[in-house]
Amino acid sequence: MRFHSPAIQYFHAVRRTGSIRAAARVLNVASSAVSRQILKLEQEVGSPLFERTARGLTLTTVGEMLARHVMNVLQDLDRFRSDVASLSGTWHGTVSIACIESLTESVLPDLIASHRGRARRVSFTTEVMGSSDVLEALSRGEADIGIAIALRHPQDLRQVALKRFRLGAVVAREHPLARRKTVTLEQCLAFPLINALPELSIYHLLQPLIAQLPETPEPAIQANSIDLMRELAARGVGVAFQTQLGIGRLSRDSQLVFLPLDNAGSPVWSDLGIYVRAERTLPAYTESFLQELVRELGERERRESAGYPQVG
Amino acid sequence: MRFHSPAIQYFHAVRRTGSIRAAARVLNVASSAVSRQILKLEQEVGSPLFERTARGLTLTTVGEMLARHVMNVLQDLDRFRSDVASLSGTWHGTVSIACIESLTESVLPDLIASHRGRARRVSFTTEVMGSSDVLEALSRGEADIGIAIALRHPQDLRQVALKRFRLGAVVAREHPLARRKTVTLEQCLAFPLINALPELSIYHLLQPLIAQLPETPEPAIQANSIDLMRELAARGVGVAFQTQLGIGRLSRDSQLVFLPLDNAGSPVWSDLGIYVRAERTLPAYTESFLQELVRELGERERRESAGYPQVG
DNA sequence: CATGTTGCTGCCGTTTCGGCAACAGCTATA
DNA sequence: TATAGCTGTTGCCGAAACGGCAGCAACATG
Repeated sequence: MRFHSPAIQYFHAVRRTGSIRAAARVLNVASSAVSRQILKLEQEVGSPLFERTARGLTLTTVGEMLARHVMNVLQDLDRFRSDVASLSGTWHGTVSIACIESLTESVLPDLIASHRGRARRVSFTTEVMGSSDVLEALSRGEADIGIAIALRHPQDLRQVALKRFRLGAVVAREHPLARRKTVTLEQCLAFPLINALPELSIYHLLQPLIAQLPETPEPAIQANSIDLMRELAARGVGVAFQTQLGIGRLSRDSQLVFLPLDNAGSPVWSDLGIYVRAERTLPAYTESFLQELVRELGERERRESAGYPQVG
Repeated sequence: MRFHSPAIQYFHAVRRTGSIRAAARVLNVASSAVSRQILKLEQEVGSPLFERTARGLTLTTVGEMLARHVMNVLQDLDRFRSDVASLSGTWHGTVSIACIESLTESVLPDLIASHRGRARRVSFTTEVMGSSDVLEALSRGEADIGIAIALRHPQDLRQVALKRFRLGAVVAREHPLARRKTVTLEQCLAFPLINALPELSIYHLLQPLIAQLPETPEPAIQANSIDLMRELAARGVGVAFQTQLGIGRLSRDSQLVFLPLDNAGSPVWSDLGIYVRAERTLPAYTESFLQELVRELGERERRESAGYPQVG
């Protein structure tokens, strides 16, 4: 099913690999063939699509416009294929997810496992990265669904849903703070802090609160891994900060306690956004998973707010 | 700038014309070439795209799916072209509008004239039809922007805006009713009625009110032309019914008087919807006109509600 | 300076495309 | 019932496009 001109596909491969020869390797054709198709394209558009540097090709402004068009075409072709396939009963394809780390502990594995229980022909590709990288991967067409801290997102993305979760302190069961219902940042200062590095969004959520303190606390540990911070907290090393999403299993085993942060009487929110390319209709199997994802996160948001009623 | 495989374009032409030979005439190629491309497409998809009848081709279910994809591709190609063109300063293209008759008297001519005053390289194609035909034309990709009475619209269309206008009686300046501020349907019954035929949406707006009357009035004149009904009213033949949108000029000349209908204390609304294909990003010049259209209709809605405060 | 990389370009065989003419199937008209 | 007109399809053949191979110059890296 390849009814689009080779130029389209070659262009797409060159854009992704950043080099004609690399694209040729991926496409299993001679590099000369790729080169010629690109030159032909540029002649038809009437303007160069790439800037040639010594070690590869970079998109020009016009090239980026064409890239957008080509991405729309190829993604819609995917959807068409899935539509035809679902007509004959077969539901198969790959859902590609880009998300931040906090989803990997419980939300995503639960969802994927249950989804694959029902639709075994649907496979998954998930890649963990920072929030801004999630948006970029989505824009570049490298993922179908993105989950990230809700930043201001570019126009070519659509925010499917926005769920808020309370940021809280995470401590071991035996920790002195563990018996509280909520906790303030000041109360945490009496203990060693396990802080996020600036590359994690948690850092930017806590930073304004820390700046308000009379003196800047010195963290015992700084890390860029939610996983690591959680495990450190479980071992009683100190107080870590994250949302309840990231500590599902250890919380069930009662090794960890989650204490919602109370900032001068009001909660500290971490907004989680679910994103999708705006100029796109998703294949049926992707749309189906997306719906479940939104529902599940909504469910967790609801459960959390029921368990910890708002302070302010 | 034709970097899509000929099969795509041939398929599109065949779908529109409903015949291979007719498509070949439009495309200026031999019919055999078109036939072969269609056969090749069907082989690649693995399923027939058309049903062959004695006098042409009709889309199958799979064919309709492909038609949707092809439409998305070609419309997005248009947008890409306009993006490239606008980069080099030139703004040109054609905005295709499908709308109901009530817009032709004042809204559309005013807007198009003013828009062309600023952007002379943008041309327009407007076609007047019934509300449901507007939606169909849009779905088939035969128009960019659709304006129709707001029915329940299919999923492949997006309602950009919804503006409500009061339905009212239209009478000549010398008419006995002309000095009133509002009017009820019963008050109109004393005079000859100029009614819309069922093919006009006004008919369906008035029908429920007429059904509530103790006895069904017999209209003096029935017509399917807003224009004709308005001109008849201007000549004092009777009472016509429409929104204020359709009587702009004659109202300015004070030949016609618009009396909002008062149905048991509440207004009778005519909802006007502005529609666009959902799976589509409009070219810049089209989007620009669309914005002006929405703004203008919003302005008229505002002016009207200021001039005739709600009754109920 | 040598080596490896980049994109580009003749040359040439293969594939695809498109035009012409003829064919079979159906419909409407005389 | 015969005929004329329409439909889509197919064999044949020339033209255009595509792709592979080998070699080129330009640049980066060691």
